[in-house]
Amino acid sequence: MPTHHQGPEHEILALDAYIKLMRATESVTSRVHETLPTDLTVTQFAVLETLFHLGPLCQGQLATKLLKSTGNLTLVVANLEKVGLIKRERQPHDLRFITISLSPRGRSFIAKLFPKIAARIADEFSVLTSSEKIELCRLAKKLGLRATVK
Amino acid sequence: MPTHHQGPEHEILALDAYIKLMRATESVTSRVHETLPTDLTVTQFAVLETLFHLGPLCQGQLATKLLKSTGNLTLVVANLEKVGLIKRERQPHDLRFITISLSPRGRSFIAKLFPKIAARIADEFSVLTSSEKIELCRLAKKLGLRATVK
DNA sequence: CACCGGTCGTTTGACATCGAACTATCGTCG
DNA sequence: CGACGATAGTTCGATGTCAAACGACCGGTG
Repeated sequence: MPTHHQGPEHEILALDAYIKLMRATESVTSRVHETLPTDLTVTQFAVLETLFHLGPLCQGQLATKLLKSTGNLTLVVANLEKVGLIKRERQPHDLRFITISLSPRGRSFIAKLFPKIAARIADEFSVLTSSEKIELCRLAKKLGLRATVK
Repeated sequence: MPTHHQGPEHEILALDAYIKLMRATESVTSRVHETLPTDLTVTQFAVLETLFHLGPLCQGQLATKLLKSTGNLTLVVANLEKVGLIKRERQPHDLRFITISLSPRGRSFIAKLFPKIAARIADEFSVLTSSEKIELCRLAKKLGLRATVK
């Protein structure tokens, strides 16, 4: 019964939750961003971090993982390549694909940086208890899945 | 005691929560964006909506409310003025300030649009029960406040 | 009245971001 | 083998975004 009949109070509740959700995300992200080296953007970090934890990927996969457009990734990856943190290699067996991987410098760079960022995030979330974090995971997951369906 | 000793499991929990939080926010926002007229951006909508619910404001206040830079607002507001949805007026008593207000067209535009967006958001959040929405508000608020403090 | 620090908005340069048009490549089907 | 549809990446144009430098204006102080 709760989710079928959509009274106005449900709508207000949803709006309120959405606003607070966005604020929380933006606040945390902006504070995490302060911890990044000044010349590294959030998306660039996300690319490095993804490659670090998942290994080499092609641009399309990277775009999907990060919920960005392929056109966007082209630019971000180009900028990272310019400063020598990653390298691009065409797949010999299918020239359409380009595999992105960390350069040695990129690997050691992100290996050093990641723990700092993780600690920062943990600090941000330290206002929540463990069970609150778990509950937040559960709720966010439900919302995220909802969107993935379609 | 729970928040002082930061074991690695706390860190993993926080990272997990952060990722899911961002995904949820991005997913919902991107789906809400689909509902907007194609020529209206999220920030432009946010500006109109804020003016609609709070009345005329100067750019600095608007920037603060929306957590954006003033330079950013200059552009967004200029674009909205170009299409005639808002108007800018210098304050006679202090020429540094510029008051932004909805034009008649802007007012009726947002008055028609807002209910649609609100319904869409409510629909996105309908995967959560009322008590889950309330809990999400509580948790997000704690995170947001944490960030506002400093 | 003239300077001066502080406040508001604009400009600038670099990057992000999207969608849509475009290029190159692949697989397949006739 | 050759045309065609699908797929990966790039390019383009418009907008957003920030930080930092800048210009205009205010209020006070000497």
